[in-house]
This record gives sequence, structure tokens and C-alpha cells, in this order.
Amino acid sequence: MRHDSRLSRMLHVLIHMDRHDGSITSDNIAKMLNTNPVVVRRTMAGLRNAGYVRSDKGHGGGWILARPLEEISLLDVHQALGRPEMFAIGIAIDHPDCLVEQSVNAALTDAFDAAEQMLLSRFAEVTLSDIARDFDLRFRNLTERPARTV
Amino acid sequence: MRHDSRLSRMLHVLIHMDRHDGSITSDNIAKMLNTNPVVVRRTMAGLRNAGYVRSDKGHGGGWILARPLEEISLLDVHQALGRPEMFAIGIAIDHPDCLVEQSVNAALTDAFDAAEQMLLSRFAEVTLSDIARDFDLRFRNLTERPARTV
DNA sequence: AGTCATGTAACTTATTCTATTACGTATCAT
DNA sequence: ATGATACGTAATAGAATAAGTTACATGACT
Repeated sequence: MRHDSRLSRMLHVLIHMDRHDGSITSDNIAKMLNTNPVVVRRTMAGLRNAGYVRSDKGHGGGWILARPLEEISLLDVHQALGRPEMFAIGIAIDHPDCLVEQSVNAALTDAFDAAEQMLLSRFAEVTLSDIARDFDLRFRNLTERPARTV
Repeated sequence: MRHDSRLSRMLHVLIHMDRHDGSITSDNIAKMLNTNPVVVRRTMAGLRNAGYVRSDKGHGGGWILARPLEEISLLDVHQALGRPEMFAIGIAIDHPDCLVEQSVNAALTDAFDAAEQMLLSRFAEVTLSDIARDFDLRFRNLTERPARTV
């Protein structure tokens, strides 16, 4: 199955933006993520619409954080990306009238709904500043052998 | 993202097999699931290897339950299918050396691992006989307006 | 005016689940 | 024995979709 990696990538970008003075262009972000600037704009558009980043055109333009990391949770980013489907396992709906299928799907839906609720509430509890703090920790633990921060 | 519907389909089939005298051919199962007999054999192969069903060749052959529904949990079926990936959201690994990426991925992995654990333990608690019981309930509730059981 | 940067539609590519084809093997009925 | 039935499986094709690319428009700064 193909994974949607936008959440991971956007978190990565947002934290880099926080550690960066001024704005960053889509081109630079694209290089950072090994992807294409158009993909960056497309994905960041959701974050902009939700008010977490701002984009400016022209000289000196690019992307800049519109809110502090403390005020952005994983859930916020997930929702800004359009609440993409979380599960790779789905229910079959070939025979919606079949009571066996209904029972099977009810059991599966119950389980997946509960897991999704758990994930979402966990996402709500973690802010980007939490992740940034974890980064600082890792950074301090590796001062003798610096790692890339791209 | 594309959903893996094998779990849902196999549960559906197993319960029908329990309510069916004798064996069922891959052709019949395929019609039941709106799919192809080769797909059925391929998917059921996992269940056979795990000992939940048996397959017989030749006249009168086909598939038959090898164990009672009480002894098959959702987790058993999931594992028999090869423990397919559960989440449609994944982490980016473009820069494994980047500490920011590491922190982001650690946060996401924590959350997804916890959700997966929860799902698996829930799967372990539900047996196919539980689902069959739910089916019986739905069936009784609809005697005045029979529904398809295909 | 010219350059830089985003906005977005349209199209292509890559990946992967599903479906199909083709052929092999085992079993049963006659 | 022999033909029909049914599974086993490799190889290939199809379909859905996330990601990548091209092309062009719009806005902003110098």
C-alpha cells in the first residue's frame, strides 16, 4: 500500500521553519524534502488556509510560520491536511444488504473507530514544540558527532 | 489510498462457510465476493496454512472450516493474512540522519504503535462466533422483511 | 520592466492492491 | 483409464491513487 507521508513531511518543515530566520521558498523546502516545489505548495496550502503558515510572493517571499509551535498540535496539522484516511485496511461493501457483511463490518468499524479516536486524541496532546524540544535533546546528545539537520 | 479489504472479505466468507453444509468452491466464493476465484485461492491460502480452513481438490472439493468459529479471532485472521500494514499514513525517511526528522518520526511512531496495539488487542477479543451471534440478532430483527445473506 | 515567488490546472509517473490468464496437479465419478 | 472437477501458483494486466512534473497565470519587490 502507498503511504501518505504528508503529515510527517509537514511536521518536519514546520519545525525547520521555526528554527529559521525569515521565510523559506518552496524550492528550498522541496530540496529539503526531496520533492517538487509544486508538491510543497499544494501541501502547504492546507496549512496556510488553516492559518498556521503564511506565504508571500515576490522577492524575499516564501513561507513563514504564522503561529508559534506551542499552538500547533499534530491534530491541527492532520486536520489542515484534510483529515486523510488513517487506515490501510478497509471494509468490503459488495453486498450492503447482506446481514453477514453488516455484522462483519460493524465489528471492524467499531475497532477502527476506537483506534482512530485514540490516535486523534493523542495527536491533540502533542504540539510541535514538544517535538522541537525532543529535537533539542537529541541535538545536545550528539554534540560530539554532529548530525545533519536538513 | 487503496484499502486492503481481505480481512473484511475473509471474515464474511468464514461465517458463511459455518452456515453452509459441506464445502464451497472458490468459484462460488468468488461470486459471493464479486471477485475472481484465483484471488479467493490466494487469499484463503493464508487461512489454510494457519489451519483455519481446509481445501480439497476434485469432485465435491472446495473449502471447508477446519475449526469452530469460537476458536478463530479477528486477530487470528489478520495474522493469517500476513499482518498487513494497518495505517495509510506513514513516516518520511528521506533524511534518516536529520534529527528533526528523527524527532518527528519518533512522535508519530509512538502514536501509531499505541493505536496498533489497541487494535490488535481488540481484534484478539472478538471471535467469529461473536460476529455470527450478531448476525443472528440482525436476522431475527428482520424476519418480517428478509434480507439477502449472500 | 524584469525577476522572483506563489497558485493551480493538467498531465505523467510510480506504486500497489486487485483481477485475469494460463497451465500444472490432485481427486473423484464412470 | 479417462474425462470432469477443483485447487495451486506463476506471470501478466488492470485500476486506483499518492506523488511528481509541466505549463502558465498572478502578484510583489527592486
